[in-house]
Parts: sequence; structure tokens; C-alpha cells
Amino acid sequence: MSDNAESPGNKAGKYDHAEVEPRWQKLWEERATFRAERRPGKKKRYLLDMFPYPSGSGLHVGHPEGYTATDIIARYARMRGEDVLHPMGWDSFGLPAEQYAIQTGTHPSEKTYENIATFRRQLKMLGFSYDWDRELATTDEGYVRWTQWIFLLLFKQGLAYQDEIPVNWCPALGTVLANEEVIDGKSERGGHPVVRAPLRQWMLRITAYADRLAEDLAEVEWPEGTLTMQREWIGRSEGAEIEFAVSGHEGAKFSVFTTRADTLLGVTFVVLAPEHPLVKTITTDAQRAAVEAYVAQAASKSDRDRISQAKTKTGVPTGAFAVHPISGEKVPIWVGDYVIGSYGTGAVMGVPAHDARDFEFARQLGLPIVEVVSPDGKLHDVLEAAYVDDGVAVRSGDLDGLPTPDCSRAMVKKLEGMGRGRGKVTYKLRDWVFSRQRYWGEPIPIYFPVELPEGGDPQKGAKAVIRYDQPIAVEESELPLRLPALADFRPGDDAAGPLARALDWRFFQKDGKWYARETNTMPQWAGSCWYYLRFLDPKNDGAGWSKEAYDAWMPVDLYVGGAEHAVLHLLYSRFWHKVLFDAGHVSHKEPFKKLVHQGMILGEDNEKMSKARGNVVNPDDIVKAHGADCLRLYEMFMGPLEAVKPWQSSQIQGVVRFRDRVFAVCSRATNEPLDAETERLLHRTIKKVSDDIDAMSFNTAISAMMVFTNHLNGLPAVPREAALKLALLVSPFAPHVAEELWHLLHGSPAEPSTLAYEPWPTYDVKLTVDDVIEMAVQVNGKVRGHVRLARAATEEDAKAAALAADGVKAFVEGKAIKKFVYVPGRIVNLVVG
RNA sequence: GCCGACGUGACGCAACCGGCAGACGUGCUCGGCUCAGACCCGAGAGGUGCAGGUUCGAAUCCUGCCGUCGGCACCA
Repeated sequence: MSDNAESPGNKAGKYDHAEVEPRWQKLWEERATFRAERRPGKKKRYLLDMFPYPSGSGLHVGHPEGYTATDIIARYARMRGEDVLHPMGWDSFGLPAEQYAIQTGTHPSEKTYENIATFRRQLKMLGFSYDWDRELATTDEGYVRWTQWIFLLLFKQGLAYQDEIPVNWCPALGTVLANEEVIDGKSERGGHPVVRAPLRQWMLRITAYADRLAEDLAEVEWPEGTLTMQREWIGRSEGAEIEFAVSGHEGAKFSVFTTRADTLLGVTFVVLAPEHPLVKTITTDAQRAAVEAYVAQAASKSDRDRISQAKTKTGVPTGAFAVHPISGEKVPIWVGDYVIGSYGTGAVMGVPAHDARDFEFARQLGLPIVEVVSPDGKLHDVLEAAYVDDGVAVRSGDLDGLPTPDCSRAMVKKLEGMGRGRGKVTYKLRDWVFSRQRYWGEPIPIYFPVELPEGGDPQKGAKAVIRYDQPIAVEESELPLRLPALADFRPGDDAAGPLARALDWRFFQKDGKWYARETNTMPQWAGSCWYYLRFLDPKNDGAGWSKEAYDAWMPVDLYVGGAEHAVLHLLYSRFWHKVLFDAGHVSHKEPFKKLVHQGMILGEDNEKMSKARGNVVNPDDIVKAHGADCLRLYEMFMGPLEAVKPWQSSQIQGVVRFRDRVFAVCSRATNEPLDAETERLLHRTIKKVSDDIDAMSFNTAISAMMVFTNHLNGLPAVPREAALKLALLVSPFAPHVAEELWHLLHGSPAEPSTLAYEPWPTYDVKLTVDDVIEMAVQVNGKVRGHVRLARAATEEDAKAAALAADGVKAFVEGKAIKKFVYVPGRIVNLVVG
């Protein structure tokens, strides 16, 4: 607009982020500005970030994305007078520190606390408003104590038990992995091969909570995709268990699980999983060799092979026959590896006409196909493919004509009456393998009686028989059970773990009897299952958290973290919470009310950031070059929080200019009053920024602030009121420059005051809407002119104005107006012809 | 294969409930400032994956296809 003499160039001074940012951070820290406190009558907000694993490589730019989002909301909420709990901590048990310890011989805690120091420094450098007094690490003794306490609760409730089960044993890592940690037969961490081996393990009975874990998802505000993933992972399936007797084997019978009991009369064969216990006993001599070979081959196949060959169905007949529970006919019993031993009963009834897999199996092995569900009620003798949809029953005796759902119910009832079946619900979810054969984890606070057949001292290597069948809980008063000092952290190759080598820790005497401690440790998930509860009351020595602290802050109002935790962490955590709920330790069914996943930040090459690709951006470099405010602004300006988006260094320039412009514009504020236009834009901006923060649409909020800043920049004199409000609006996003401006605009008092608790600017709705609007006039849907109209203009006024508009006449003249569309405030459309 | 999300300028992305497509930012071009360059200031160019449909009007709704990303993967 105008170039006045005092425009940039000779302004007060350039903004120096390297000097300003640490100065304010120091002040916040010294004054404990962000200490979380509850005041009676105030609204509370618990804003939680998924806490990081403090890796050796330090923070990467993905971390501050979610952290900035919650920090903006935290700062905004404080300014709106709410009490905010916004804590940070460390998920610090884990393999990398242990592997580092194995290599160097140093204790894993050394490296762990070193890494934590780096992470803490980096997060503080970004100006997040955490209550650092609540900082915790899952490896702290004061934390481990309560993790163990929760384990004992699980144990006492019968939810923690030992079992000898085939587990995912990873020889390279020297530990077992949860199903969730195995991807395509390889370990999630490191990609090492995983084999199935039977081992004694601690299990958590998460399946006891399967229904509630699925049902209570209705109570939370989570992304739809995450809800779906959890439901599918739980995999609730309603159906029936149906008994088949084995012909010629007195008393031998087995059950199948099906969701389609209505198709029972369509059974032309049954298939047992290769590991089904009955396979051995019923196979005829003639088939024995073939079956044994098949079973052996199936056992050696990796999961990956089984999946990749999923389309080709294989199997061999056992030579035995099952008796159909309804018709009494004999149907052949096959062994096939498309049946999963661990799901349902490990056996299925083959209904090739109405199941795609059975159809495939029957076709490849030449078994008959009998239609029992018809789409139209007519009979079809040749099927091109399995008909899996609902229809009406045919060839099913007295059930003929019933629609599929009714037929299923009738069939189950019938079987129940005959004592040959019952309604049954199964889940894909399995109990959680909770033990790890590692050093750097929480010791499981359990011990066992020891028998010494040859006498002697087990601490000195005397032969000891450990009675694993008689687990004893460590007294709560003895918690935490600490890890022993160890010189060698290598995993044991016998699956007992490195703790088994600490003989003087493992074996101890009590009342003259010898006992042995459990040498397995907990998985990394344990600590992250309940950290949100410890943040409530992190220094409490008498309990994990107090009821007062719980009532003050729970539930978590917003939980932000990566989508990679959509199933594992969130399911485990919810499970523990429900156990605590049943025991009366928490009073909400669900811990996390609202959940948001930040999208991954890709490298400049549009690939996932990784050291191998060399496309990793280091936050330290960005902060050094442009300051924390700019890193925060840039990450929020990149696009929607949930979107996956590439890092583009060149784009940072935009927010650097914005920050400098905000500083420059506000620095030259005068006592000029607000002009009408600026005032309207200010109110509109306040509304937009407030609404966008509520909606977590941070990119558009920044955009609105840029528009306002650009407007002020064009004014010959910047009204002080506009500058003050702008500083407040900017402060959740770029707190350092905002504090500095607030300070300058108040005359740089010797004793600086923070704007962190200044009231958030309010707006007048009347000033955010224009009374007169420029509206487009369309003719046959194409824009031909514009008119200025009152917002509340009548249809007549609009029509008259539209017809008079420049550019419109030429398209309307001489033609009949067939239709007139007027949407007040939006559009005028003349349909002519 | 199944489920979900997405596809807008050279690039990142805006667009409420269908109503002037491209806000905001990067880059580019031109101009100003400057001895010059950088910074800064001002101006400008530039398009809805494809094919249909619904509608006065479609980036938005519907159908099909193509592509990208994420998840699941014989769960009976």
C-alpha cells in the first residue's frame, strides 16, 4: 500500500531466536510456570503424548509433531482458564540399551539415563510446556515398584498364569516375542527369524476381557480406522460348535467351529488341522505314511510359506470317516493345513458350496459339492464358485425354505436338543505372552519352592528342582524387586534368560527353605500400560496414584501418538485399565477419551526417514538455524496433523518469514486506535484461530494468522491492541517470540511476566460476518458477473441486482428466465434458455 | 484378495452443509529498494487422476476404473 519512511530496514532490531528462546525457557523453568495444579471449580484438561523410547540417536522431527499439537492445546487451554495436566516421561526399558550393554559390558541403565538426558535437553529446547516435576521413566525403581504391584494384582486375580506353550522364539534376540511382535515370521525389531518352540511362559488372560475390550470401544472418540483395527484384532465371531463322531472308533469325536450352522447339510467332508490331536489316532494304516509325511511337511512350513501358498489348498485323507450329526451319513476326514490349529477347535466342516476355501479344497481334491443355500429358492446342481451370501435353505429337510439367519438359529437349537452342538463365541485374540528372557525389563515378582535332591547350596551350583507349579507372589512390602548386578548381559541360550546366571539373586532362603526367583522379565509394553496413571501422582510412595489425584485429572482427554500403536499398546493398556477398574483402583472404564494419530513425516525424498536412506532431519539443526518457534510452526503448517507428509526444507523459509514479520509488525505498534477494517479482520482471526485449535486444524490456524499479520504489515501504523492480540494468538504455536513481544509491548519491565496465563482473546460474532457481501452471479451455472448485496437481501432485490450486473445482461438478453436460484450469502444463478 | 484413507498448480496444501477453485506458504517471473547481491516491499502467471451419473450448479454426492498410502491376510 504505502511505503513510509520508517518501514523495515531501520526497525528496532532483528529478532535473535538464539538469544530469546533460551531466555524464556529459563524463566519458565525457574518459575515452574507450567506446574499442573487443580483449582476448585475449574475445568480440567489432561493432554497426553505417547512417551518416547529414548533411543541413542536422539529426537527426530517426527517426535515434535504430536508434541507440538498437544502443546498448542495445552497453552491455549491454560489461557482459557483451564487446569492443564501435560506431562512427559520415558519408556526406557528396551532392547537397544541391553544390546549396547552386551557389547560394551556397561550396565544398560547407564546408556538409558544418558539417552534420557539427551531427549530431555532436546524437548526443553523446543519450549514445550510440560510439567517437568512429573517426569518419570519406566526404569525408575519408584516406577518399577508399581508396575510389579499391578502384575501381582493380575496374578492374584488369576489373570497371570504360566503355561507351556509354543511361542515365538527368536534365537537371534534370545527371547520370545508376542504374536504382535512377529511379522511374516520375522521379529518386528530387527527382522530376525522366529521359530515356534514350546516354553514355559507367563501369560496374561486378556481373552477374559475380549468382549469388554470390543464393546467399550463404543465409548471413546477414536479414529474410525483404529477402532476397526482393534475390533478385528479381537475378532469376535459368533457361531456354533458342532460335534462329529468318528465312525468305527468308539467314543472318538471332535468338534468343529462354524459361523454357518445353517449349511450343515452341505457338509461333504471335514478337515482337521495337521496338529489336531485326533489325527494320530484315527488315521488308517493305509493312509498313515501319507498323513505323517503331510503333517511333518506342514510343521516345517514357515508362516510365510503358508500364506504365500494360500491359494493352493492341499490335504490328505486320513482314511477315517466322520458321522454327520444330522444325516448320519459318513463323510471323509481329511488333514489340511488351511485349517489353523490354534483357532476355534482346529477342525472345520467342509461345505464347499458355501465357503470359498472349502470350495477350493473340494475342487482341487475332487470332493463333491452340494448346494444347501439357494439365492432364489431353486436348486442348482453346478456351482461356478461358492455361494457365500445369505439365501434360503434347500436340501436341508425340515429347515428348507428358511432364510439363512433363521436357519442358523434353528440348526443350533436342533443340535442343542440332540446334544451334538451349541452356540459358541470365539475370538482371534489370544492370551498375551508376557515373559521375556532378557535382563533389561521389570523382574516378575514371583518365586518358587526349590527341591534339592542332592542337598547343598543352589547359590553355589547345587542341583535344584524348581517347582514352577507352585508360584508365590513377592510381598508387596518387598517391592520393588530389583534387578541383580550382572557382568554379562547376554541372553541365555536355554530360554531361562540372563537372570538365571545370577545365582545369588535367583536363589534365596526363607524360614530355612530354599526358593528360586522367576528369571523372566516383563516385556517393554508393561511400563507403557499404565504411565498415564503415574503422571497423576508421580511421587507417591504409598500407592501408584491416589484417589484424589485420579479424580482430579482422569480420564485422559486427548491422547496423541503414532498409528503404529493402534493395536498393541492401546489394547494392552486398555486391558490393564479394566483390570484396575474391576479391582476398584480406577473409576472409568476407558482411560483415553479422545485419540489422535499424527501422520508420519517423511524425508525430502518422500520415503520414510531412516539412517540407511540418509534422509533424516535432525531437530537440533533446525532449531539452531531457525529457532524452536519455527520448527513448531513449520511442523504444524505442513498440513493436517493426521496426514503423512514429506519434510521440505525450503518450506521452512515461509514460517521463518512469518515469525520475523510478526515480530517486526508488533515491534512497531503505536497507540493508533483500531480502524474498522482491522478490527473486523482481528475478530475474524480470533474466531478462526480459536475454532481451528479446537478442531486441531493447526495449519489453517497459522494461515489465518499469516493473513492478519500481512494485513498489519501493510498498515502505515500498527495499532497496539492488534499487536497485543496477535502476540496472544501466536503464543500457543510460537511461545518464545510471543513472550518476547508481550514483554516489549509492556515496556520491557525489569521483572518480566509471562503471557502463559493471560486470557485468550475473545471476539464479537457480529464483527466476524459482513453485512454486505460480494456475490457471484451465474448464468446457467457459469459465473458471469458479481453483485454487492446485503447479507439479508430479499430474492426480489437479488434478482434485480443480478440482472443489472455487468456481464450478466449479455447472457440473459432475449432469453426466457426458466429458473432463478438464490442462496442468500452464497450464490445467484439464472437459468435461461 | 479384503478393509480403510487419499488423489487439487512445479511443490506443501485451503475450500463450512454441493454455491466465485487455490486461501496460506515454497518456488518461478516482473517491478521497487540497493553500487550490486542477500534481506525486505509490491505485482503476476499457474489446476480438481480418468470415464460416466445426479443437480440450476460437483473438488465436494453416486457408479466404475486407474494410482498412492496404511492395515489385515486361509479366523471357518
